[in-house]
Amino acid sequence: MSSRQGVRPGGRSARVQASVHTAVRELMEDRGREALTVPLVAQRAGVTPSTVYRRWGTLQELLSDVAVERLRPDTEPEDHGDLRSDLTAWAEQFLDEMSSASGRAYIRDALLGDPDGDNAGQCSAYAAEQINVILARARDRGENTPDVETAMDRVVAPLMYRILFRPAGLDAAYARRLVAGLVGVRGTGGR
Amino acid sequence: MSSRQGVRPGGRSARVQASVHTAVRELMEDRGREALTVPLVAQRAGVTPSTVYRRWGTLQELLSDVAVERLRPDTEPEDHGDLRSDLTAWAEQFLDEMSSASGRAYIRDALLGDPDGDNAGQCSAYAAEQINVILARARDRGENTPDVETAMDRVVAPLMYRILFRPAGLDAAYARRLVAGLVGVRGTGGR
DNA sequence: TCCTTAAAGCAACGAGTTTGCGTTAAGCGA
DNA sequence: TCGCTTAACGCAAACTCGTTGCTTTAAGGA
Repeated sequence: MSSRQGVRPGGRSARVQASVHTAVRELMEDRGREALTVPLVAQRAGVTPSTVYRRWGTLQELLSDVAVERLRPDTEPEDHGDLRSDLTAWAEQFLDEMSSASGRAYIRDALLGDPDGDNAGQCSAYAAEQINVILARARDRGENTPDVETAMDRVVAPLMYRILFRPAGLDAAYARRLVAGLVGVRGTGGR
Repeated sequence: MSSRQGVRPGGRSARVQASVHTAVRELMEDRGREALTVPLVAQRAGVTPSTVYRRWGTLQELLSDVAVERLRPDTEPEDHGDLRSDLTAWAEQFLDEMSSASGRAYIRDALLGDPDGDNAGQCSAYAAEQINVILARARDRGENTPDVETAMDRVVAPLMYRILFRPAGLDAAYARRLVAGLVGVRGTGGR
């Protein structure tokens, strides 16, 4: 298990979890990602290092946890009246958030301290959920929609691939082109 | 600069670089990825830890270097007579190599110790090169081919995305479906 | 209220990392 | 070929980080 939920929801444990998480976020802003160490985080959180080590194991797993928390979308995708507009707006925002320096750092952290892939899967699930909302809304309108897997393959995957492997030269126009290539094409079955 | 070339190509430096790289590969097989430490690698390579620290900085940057080296394709894509067969064979092999436990570890290492993204970009360039060879061959045959960027978006990106974020349930049939969705469709402009 | 037991604190030990300084050997020009 | 310059390596000490056994605290339940 990578995601540290269910550790005695109320009380001291919860307080420690919260203060450690905020300590990580504050220190990342103050001193930058590279300067983070477990003892430093623990000190800021008012906790002993051993507590952090016992609950998270390594700094990377802790960062992975924090990253997933920050990558969770906090709002539903906006409704612009039709599938293409909705997807375009979502893709542009997704690209914007994820391709920023901090966004890329969070993605990498999420991928990193994650031996079993749970946290990475969670990130993907977040995107799939958002896409699903958009597609369901389009179906309700009577629009012809591709399935989620196809949308993931044709929009999310290319965006994420380029963010991770070729960050140079990404822009909103590329996101729009991906969406344009998807809508108006029937779902190919995904996988 | 992440890739440590050009450090005095011949002589002691080159010997150290080579022995450290092979030490990493040997130890990864012997004791596994997790057991690696800089002092351990240095000892096996017959070198002092400080040498490794000074040249690579951290274990992750060293691993990233080794990973990129291992991810470089060592052969040209096979020629099966037509674009679709070539792409299918390549995609299946790519998926096979990359989705293995060690393949995923290499990809993650390459992404990881790589602040400026040079190593990740190199990985992507390898794939693009291979695809390019296949497409050029198809054009020489007179086949109608998509452009490289489109192929990256439609085949490589989905494969890599799922390898990294949703490793469960990937198989050769999925790779074939991606290729099938690409060929027979004109290049949409890539980006 | 008392009991049980996770979870946190403390402290000491071991391992990994960093750094200054001396030494070696490429690379290069005379 | 020789000698000079300088990057790279080796050595060793100091320091920080990570680990672990034991003690103490406090949540949750009887």
